[in-house]
Amino acid sequence: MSAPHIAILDDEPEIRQVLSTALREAGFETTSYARATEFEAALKRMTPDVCLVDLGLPDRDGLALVHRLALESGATIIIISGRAQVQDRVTGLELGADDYIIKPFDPAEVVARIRARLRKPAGQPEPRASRALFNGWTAEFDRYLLIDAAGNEIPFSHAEGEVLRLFLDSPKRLISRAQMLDALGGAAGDSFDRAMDVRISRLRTKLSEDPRNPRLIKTIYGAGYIFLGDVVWG
Amino acid sequence: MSAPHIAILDDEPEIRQVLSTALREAGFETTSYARATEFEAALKRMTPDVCLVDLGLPDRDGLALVHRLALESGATIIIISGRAQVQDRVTGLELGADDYIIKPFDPAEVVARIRARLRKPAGQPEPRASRALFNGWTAEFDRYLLIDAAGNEIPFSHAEGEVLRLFLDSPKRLISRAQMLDALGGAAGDSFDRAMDVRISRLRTKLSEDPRNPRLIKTIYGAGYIFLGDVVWG
DNA sequence: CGGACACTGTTACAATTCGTAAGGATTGCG
DNA sequence: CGCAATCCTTACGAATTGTAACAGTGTCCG
Repeated sequence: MSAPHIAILDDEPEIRQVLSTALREAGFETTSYARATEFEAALKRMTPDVCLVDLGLPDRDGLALVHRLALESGATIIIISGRAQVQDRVTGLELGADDYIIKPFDPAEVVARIRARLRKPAGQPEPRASRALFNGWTAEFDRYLLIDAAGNEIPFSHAEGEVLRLFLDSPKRLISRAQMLDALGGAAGDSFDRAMDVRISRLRTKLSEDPRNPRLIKTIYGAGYIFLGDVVWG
Repeated sequence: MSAPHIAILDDEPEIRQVLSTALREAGFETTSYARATEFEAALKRMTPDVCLVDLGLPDRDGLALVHRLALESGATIIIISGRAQVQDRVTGLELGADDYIIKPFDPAEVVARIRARLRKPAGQPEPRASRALFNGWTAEFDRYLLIDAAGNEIPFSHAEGEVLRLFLDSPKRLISRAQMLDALGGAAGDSFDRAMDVRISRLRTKLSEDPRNPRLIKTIYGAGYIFLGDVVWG
């Protein structure tokens, strides 16, 4: 098995022609079909790596075909369609298509998208452990816990964790208020500014900061905050 | 089912806002960055499952960043760009991007494309193992039994098993409430929300969790649940 | 057929979290 | 010093979540 095999399913001869030529030039093997029935018969004999399917087929509902393909075969499925509405694209993708290309298309892009698809198999997310050490403290983001030098466990909430994470990501660097606001998904408005203050306040309390003389989270008047502390991730 | 982590890199606050909101509603975790430098600092400690990258960044060449990302991280990379020329798209994809979305975009399509990307590789549902070990416990799904470190057998019901399985399938990942309702076939918003709580509550009791300080099933207020514990299937 | 029993959803109320408002404290500047 | 802008903190209420108690359903066995 050398060259990946691309199956083309489209009722317009011209399109089959264009795609087939471009793909062969790019080094793929191709076979094309004008009708779903033909295509399905062929599937019994071979399994293509990628199926390019036109939704506007005369002899069958394209979406249903895509759905069945997605369930039954392991092939990559790319829809090519004249229907350009967002809703069409979303349903196509949700029914199992891996990509959705709109007509009129450029063969070069089709090639590029197929290459991108074949390059990397879909990745399964790995569980990531994350903990940081700084100045006698340990922050365990998995467990939402702060652990002090004596080993006491102090829980922190999700909102507090977002702030803490931001600080630990860029220690000893000025973090502007604006930066903070969008890291926390909040719109820069009036009242959300105060919410930030409160989050920081609560975090300071948990870090047993002296309000008069904060050692870790320092306020830069009119500019933002800076997190002092030597952070080691591990 | 887990809560994949999506990193957003875009210099326009509005776009970060829109994407972040849409993705969180879809059950993903998100973090956003306005500058490449911020983003790169964050990458030192975490690996997102998907990176949404705007090419028009002020502080760095977006394409170079994409290329480096593609080489160094296993993450899925999706370019979001105002440059709509075919040539731009082809270059982006060839430099290692997995998808290329043109501005203006519809958030629903972005969600659909990310979902399509993260979908499991092979078509068939994996033959599930029927037993899992975690933190001194054994869960036997065939026999609907939990076995503790001392060997005591504690039966669990089908509904409890569904929840437990969900947790054991993605340990140390945030599982949003929406995902859970989805997996358990319940409509959100209604009183089924409470039913889920009850299932989890009962499961916690069987795992002899301290309500004040749960070690295994942790609640993230406003976000979902996370199962801590080192899971081995076998 | 009837009753004990387990399972599960529902309801009601307690506990937690988090944004908002309000007032006090701090900083910068003249 | 006085004043305005900025920031901190406390308190409160709305929303979210936990859990106990109850009710409906189905199953098993005599």
